[in-house]
Amino acid sequence: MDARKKLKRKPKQSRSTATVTAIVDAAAQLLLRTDYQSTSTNRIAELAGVSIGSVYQYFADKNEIYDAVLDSYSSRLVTGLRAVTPDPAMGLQETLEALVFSVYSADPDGPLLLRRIRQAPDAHFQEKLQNAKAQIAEFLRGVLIRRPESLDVSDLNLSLRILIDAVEGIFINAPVGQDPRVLARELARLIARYLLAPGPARPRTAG
Amino acid sequence: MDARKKLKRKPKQSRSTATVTAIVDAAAQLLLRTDYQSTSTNRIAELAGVSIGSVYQYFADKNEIYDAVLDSYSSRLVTGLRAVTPDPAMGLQETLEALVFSVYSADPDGPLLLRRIRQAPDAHFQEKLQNAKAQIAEFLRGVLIRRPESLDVSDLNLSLRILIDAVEGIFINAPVGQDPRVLARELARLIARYLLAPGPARPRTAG
Amino acid sequence: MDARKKLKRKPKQSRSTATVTAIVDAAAQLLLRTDYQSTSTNRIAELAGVSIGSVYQYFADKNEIYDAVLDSYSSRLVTGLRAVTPDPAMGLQETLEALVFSVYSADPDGPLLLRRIRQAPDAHFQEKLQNAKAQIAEFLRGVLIRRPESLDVSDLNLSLRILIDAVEGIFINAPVGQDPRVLARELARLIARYLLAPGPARPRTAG
Amino acid sequence: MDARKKLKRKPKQSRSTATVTAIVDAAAQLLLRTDYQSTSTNRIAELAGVSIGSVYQYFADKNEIYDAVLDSYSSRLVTGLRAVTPDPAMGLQETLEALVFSVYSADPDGPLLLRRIRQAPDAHFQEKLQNAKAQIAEFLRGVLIRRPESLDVSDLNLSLRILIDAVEGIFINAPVGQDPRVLARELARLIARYLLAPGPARPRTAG
DNA sequence: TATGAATGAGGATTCATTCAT
DNA sequence: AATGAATGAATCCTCATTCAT
Repeated sequence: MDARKKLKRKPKQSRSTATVTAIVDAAAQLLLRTDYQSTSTNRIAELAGVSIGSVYQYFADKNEIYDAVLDSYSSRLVTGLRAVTPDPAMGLQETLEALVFSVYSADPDGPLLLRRIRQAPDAHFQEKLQNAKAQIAEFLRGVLIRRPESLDVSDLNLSLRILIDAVEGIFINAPVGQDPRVLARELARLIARYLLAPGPARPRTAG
Repeated sequence: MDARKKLKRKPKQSRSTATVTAIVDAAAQLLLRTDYQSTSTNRIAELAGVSIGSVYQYFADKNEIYDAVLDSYSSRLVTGLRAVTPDPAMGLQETLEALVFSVYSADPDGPLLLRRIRQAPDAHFQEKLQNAKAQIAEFLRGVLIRRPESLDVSDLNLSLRILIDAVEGIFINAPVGQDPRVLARELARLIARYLLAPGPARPRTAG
Repeated sequence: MDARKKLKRKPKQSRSTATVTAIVDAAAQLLLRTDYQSTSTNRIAELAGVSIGSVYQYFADKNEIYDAVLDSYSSRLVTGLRAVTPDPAMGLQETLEALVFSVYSADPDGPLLLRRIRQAPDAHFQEKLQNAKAQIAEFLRGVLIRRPESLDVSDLNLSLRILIDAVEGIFINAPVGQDPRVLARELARLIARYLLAPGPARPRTAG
Repeated sequence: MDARKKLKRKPKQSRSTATVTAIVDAAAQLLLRTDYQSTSTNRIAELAGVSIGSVYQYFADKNEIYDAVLDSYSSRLVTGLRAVTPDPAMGLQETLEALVFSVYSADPDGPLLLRRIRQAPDAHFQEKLQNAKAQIAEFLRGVLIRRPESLDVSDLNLSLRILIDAVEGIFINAPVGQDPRVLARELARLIARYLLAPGPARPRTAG
């Protein structure tokens, strides 16, 4: 966003270095183990087995590290979603259940990671997060559009946002011991019922 | 429930009650204006027009200030909810809509405040937040139990938690300009559909 | 020492108030229980069951409280010493043993109290302490002068100071569980041997 | 024994060894010039010509700095003691005199330094000091065991402790102008007489 | 490119002391 | 005389960031 930031980040393309990966992983680890507040750049460097100087060779500032953590998680998540083979025989709720469950499978620590990342200073971060969620919304839209069921929504964009935010809230607050399957079922139900017209013509039961 | 609950030194003169209020308000103000990270105790004192020493006369540490902010908000919120006169003629969705809308009315900044409070270090805070939500869950349970509609849920506790978390997620992420009425309608729909058995005998239209 | 100090201390004579005693006792208590550093004027006031304002009604500043604590201890100590009836039949070592033991009896916590008082800022305090020790030195001189034994010292003042300092060092470092009687015996021996000419004409054994 | 022992981050470049030394020296200087209470970490950093951040790179907290100061002094002191060539022709008192004097030579400010270090909070410090004294006790035991004179003590450990504490007390309270030679002589006499059997066969004059 | 020593502004908190009531 | 709310300088310590090697 600032001209100087771009300057600093010389090896933009070489982001795939082992060093970079080590740093991002270390940041995620520390976030999970402690707190945003306790996760200092020096500690990240230490856990990554890299000097603090090297961290600043690849990241303009601390926020960029968390950007990368978020990017990393959200791409894993989207990949997970895309990997779900959409069985046409399945009902909407079953499909959604499979999708939600895939998010857990992609990274069981995801919800906690997300909660911790939200502790970061709002300023530049909120936007980043919204982008990530927009991606997921797009994916979900694609899934829904391909479904035979007719949706009972007046504004799909609004509904998608509502749903994504709702799911995020539920994920973030899910108790650690919670059975992912139960959660996936409830979430799928929440989503399916919100989207489908209730009433006689229920798509699920043919008669 | 009351902001004066767990104070280090209970204010015995009215002068000091004003001080406590000023501190809690200032903390909330700063949280809304900036960030958790930017909200230092010294800045809180400054905005409250009080010396930093006074802050620590009434609050054992920084966290306790935010506890009070949360307590203050959550009691305003619960009071708002309780003030909604439950018109028996209303359907469930309309009732829920009124309730959700009252939360906005209680404090339009509430959602943002909540988002910022969540930036606080997890350690002792997560529990506090869960308690506040448990209170709301109890209130909601009371409302539902009194309704004529039969609920289609296997585990009401689970459902309540799911719903509260969902609503929190939606609130926290609501864009600033968003029309509260639209939001309230969608939320009410989300909740009502999740809870009620979909099917021919829809409770809304007595057929 | 400062003109303003004297001014502040209006009720110089009323130092015998119950309030004053309570404050001094509380200070000593806290010193024993914790540290000089942890013993704040506010905590003293609290333990004394008195308002902080009252503390400053009787004491110009924190140091004066400790002065009073030291005065109180040292007068108890000297009183204890004076109370020892000097049995003329006793040898020097036995007499010294009784004296040293009386110091313990006067206040078993004395040594610890002294160690803690020594943590106070040097500036104005060192002098106070030297005065207290000079008093004890004078007392000891009186005892020695009345003894039949001839002392083998070149400079009695120097020797007295050496001894008092030595005893202080031993007291201050005495482990908590230490048997006072053993300590008294060793100290008496240390003092007696230091003062008396060693050699054939030992006063203790007549033949 | 070495000041670099328990450091937070071991200095790997010579630059940083200098930093550590500067910090420890500055701390000792300030302790001597003022007080424990006036010796803040920021002032130490300033006098050391180093940033406060650097102080905390090498020392986990304020206490560790004083640990290092004490270590540094006590190792200088023990080195000084060991350097005293034990002339077999000397009597016990002369030997002790030489030893005591060497302590002064090792660092004439030692006694004052010790007094100031004792102002530190008790908690973790008392132990440290006892360890240092135990070391000196061991050294003294070694010296005594090699002497021809037979000692008149029932419990050598107790006697050693008594003596070390006595000497500490005397050192700590020695007036600044005091002639070290006089002091050394008196101390040697105190120790020698306490340890040796008084009686006809005085070791000093062979007769 | 990598290192890690150094920086110093800023943060949370304490505490002796004052003064209006 | 007593109270206790209020003060604010000062303290210890952290951490993102820089830069000489």
